[in-house]
This record gives sequence, C-alpha cells and structure tokens, in this order.
Amino acid sequence: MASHYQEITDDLRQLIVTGSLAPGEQLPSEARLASRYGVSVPTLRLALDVLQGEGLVEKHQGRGNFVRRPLNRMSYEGGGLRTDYRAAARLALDVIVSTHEIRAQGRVAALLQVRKGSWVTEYTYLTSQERSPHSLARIYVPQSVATLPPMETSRSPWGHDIQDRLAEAGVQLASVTDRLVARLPTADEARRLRTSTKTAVLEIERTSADAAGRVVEGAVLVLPGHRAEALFTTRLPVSDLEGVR
Amino acid sequence: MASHYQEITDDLRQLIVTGSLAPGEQLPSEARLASRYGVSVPTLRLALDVLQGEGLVEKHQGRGNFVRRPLNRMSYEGGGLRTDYRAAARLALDVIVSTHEIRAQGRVAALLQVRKGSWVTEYTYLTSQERSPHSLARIYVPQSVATLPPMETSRSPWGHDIQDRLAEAGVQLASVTDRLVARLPTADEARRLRTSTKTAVLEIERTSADAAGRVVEGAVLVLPGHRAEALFTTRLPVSDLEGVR
DNA sequence: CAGTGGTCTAGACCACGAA
DNA sequence: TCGTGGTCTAGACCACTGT
Repeated sequence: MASHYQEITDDLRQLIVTGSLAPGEQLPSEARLASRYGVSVPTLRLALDVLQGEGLVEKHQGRGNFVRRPLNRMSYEGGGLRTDYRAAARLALDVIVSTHEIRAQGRVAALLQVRKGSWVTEYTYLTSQERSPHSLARIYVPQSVATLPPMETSRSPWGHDIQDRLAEAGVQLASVTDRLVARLPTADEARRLRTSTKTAVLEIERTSADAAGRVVEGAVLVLPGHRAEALFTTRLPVSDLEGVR
Repeated sequence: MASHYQEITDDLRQLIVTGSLAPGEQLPSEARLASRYGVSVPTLRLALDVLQGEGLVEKHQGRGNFVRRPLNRMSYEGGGLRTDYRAAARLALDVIVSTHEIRAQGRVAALLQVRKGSWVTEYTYLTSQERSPHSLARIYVPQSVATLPPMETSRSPWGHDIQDRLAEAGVQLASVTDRLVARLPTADEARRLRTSTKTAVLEIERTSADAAGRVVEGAVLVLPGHRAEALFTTRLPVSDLEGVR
C-alpha cells in the first residue's frame, strides 16, 4: 500500500489537474490540510514537496501555497540561425541584459577554448514574462573575436541577437553545437528564476564556431523545466541515407 | 545564516567532491551522522535528500547510504542519422528490447499523428552498463508504415537502428525533430532506472518523417540527468546567414 | 499584529537487506 | 536476527508577509 503522503499527493494532484482547485487559488494552510487528511504537518509537507517538484504548486513563505498558473511553454529552437528570435515582441517578454568584461576562468575558458585570464565580454540575460522570471542566459564573446557595444535589452531570450551582431561585425558562423543536460538548479538559480530547488532545469551549453573552427560565441542557458522545452529539427539530405550503412 | 541542513549539505558535498569520502563508500548511518552533527535524524535526512538530488549519494533501504560512483556520461547525439549508433559495443552496453503491438492512444497517437486505436509497434529499450540501468526508450512505428520483425537486443540505446531498418524496408527519412524537456521522473521511471524521484531526467521526444511529411517513427527517451547529455551540432551553409536579417 | 510556511526536535514503528 | 533507511507524530520556535 502506498504511504500516506503519496496518497495525499495523488489526491491533491487530481484536484489540481481536474480544475477543482483553480489555477492561482490559494490552498488551505498546511495545518488545515494536515488535519483534514488526519496526518501531521511534516507528513503533509512531504506531499507538497512532490507537487512543487512537479510544478503544480508554488510555495510562498509567509503567504501560503498556491496552485501554479499554467504557463506558456517557451521553446528554445536550436540549430543555429534558423531561429526566429523576434519572439520577444510577440510574447510580451522582457529581456534585461547586463554587460560585463571578465577574465575567462574554468568553465568559461573551456567553453570558449581560450586561455585562462583572457578577456571576454559576458552578457547576462534575464527574461521575464509578465514580471515572472522565465530564463537565465549567459553569453560569452572573446574580445579577441569582437568587441561589441554593451546591450541593455534584447529581443531574444537566448542571445541569438549576439550572433546577428557578430555577423554585422564580419564574423561568419559556420557551426553551432548545443549540449543539453537536465539537473536541479543551484540555490542561486532557483532564487533568480523564482522557482524551487526541487524543479528540474534544462541547461543548454552552446558554442558557435566560424569556418576556421574558432569559437566565436559561447552560451550557458538555464530554463526551468516546467516553462521551457528545446526543439531541434534536422532535415536530412537523401544522400546521407547511404552513409549510415 | 544558512540553516543546519544546508550547512551539513555543504560539508558532506565538500567531503565527497574532494574525495575524502571515496566513490562507492558507505556513509555512516543516518543516526550516527545526525549525532555527529548534533541534529535530529529528520534534519540530517534533509541534507541527504539534497545530495541525492545532485546525484552524489545513493540511498538503499535496508543497506545504507553510499557515495555514488562517477559514471561515464553517455551522449545522445541528435540530428538524425549522422549518429554513430554502434556505441553499445564500445561501451559494454546491454540493450534489452521488448516488442509489443499496441493501439495508439493519447500521447502515442499525437506523437505519430495517427488515429487513436490504429495499430503501432512499440519497442521498449532498457539499456544498462555494468548491470546498472542507464536509459529507457520507447520507439513507436505505425504498422501502416512498416511491420518490422520483433527485436530482442540492439546496438543503439536510442533506437537509431530502427531508423536503419526502416531504410532497409524502403522508408526514406527526410527530417527528424527532437523535443527536449527537463523534469523529475515518475515513480515508475525512477524504479526502472534505479534512480531517485529527486534526480532530474532529460526527456527526448523524437519524430522522424519522410519526404511527404508522414511520421514514420516516434520515440520517447528518458535519460537520468547525472548520466546523460544530449548533443546537437548544426553546420550552417553560408547562404543561411543572409536569410536572418 | 496574526497567519503563514521554514526549520527542527526526540522520539516511534515499519519494511527491507544481509548474515 | 539486527542494522539500515522509510515513514510518521506532536509538538516547538523562527522568519516572512500583509494588515
């Protein structure tokens, strides 16, 4: 037999997905729910933890627990410049960009394949939809490749406009590699995305290279699992079919 | 100031990543750790929960808690048939396939864009490395497209050999779409992958279409976050650069 | 201020695994 | 059988939120 908290989880989930508990609605307090189900508060909290991980419930200290409003899922479209990155205007996204000049260390140096300590421009994108944080992106451009003017806003949450500006500066991209990992967010990421550390995030590490194989742009994107997906479409030349056998 | 369990989390994490607690080593029992840190058992368990979510600790009921051995990260390479799917032999992967004939419902019908109730062949792949489950894949082929003979083993954890066998049957793939989401596993998935429901998984939904746009294969892959990543590489024709402006 | 969730205690009993 | 983790209790105090 399932444990108490699992049965409570299933019951509450059912109430939420069927709409008996409306999106945005405040749940009864944990103490009230606990007594209704005849369990202690810590036990009831186990159930809420699970629902929080599923993205069905938001917890707010001092305010209460709420049924999460279903959010428009945003799509990251991979595969280079085919993306229509002007999504921001259509979806009422606010993309705030801050620009910093940093010295490449550890992960950034490895990503860009530059020496540690060399200068890099870092653009930090924080995208929000209706004041609710949505995604976090860090774009890196080695200053040996180009020195772009600072930015403050953007029309793309994914930094695709950087690629565009590189093109204007005469840098031609030849290939884009995306590396995707699922993990739980760090405490800092959870705070900035106003999600919980129990909700999975999709991390996308992107590098763009020119024809000579030089990395001209790198990016690390963090997308909350319940708000975002990544799409990749590949068209296969018919001749490729032979190469496989 | 950080809470007790967060400080304990940080301390144990440090011991693990520096190697003071060796991979595979059994941790002291929860009661012993709790008394060592001067907290109660439930509090200590909060810390272990976090480390479990990070993939650093494995819990085994009745046996104890263990430092997880770092695992070879497996890569899913997207973007159609360019993948070298013969990875199984090199990495000593065991891929067990079971074949079922099912009627398309809900998600499967939507994935394959076929009518509900139409017949589909389902291949369930369970891949293991050194007896440790590694990834779960379900591949679907509409029987209106082809009826392939049943399979029992495979050399690809991702079902790419199905695409190969479709080609042999005269079905030519023209495009592949991958859709990636990060989420927590269902209880069933966690059990089959022998991971915890607190570790994020990468879900990849793939559809392959022929030149007419007909979906000839669909797949749902579930990869544990700490064992797998997905890679997509796109080469950009120079002419594409113009289309973007 | 009152009400909420966040953290924590010091126990208890049960289910599982290994010997 | 014994030691382990899994679940659970009935409280407690603190930090945060909105009034």
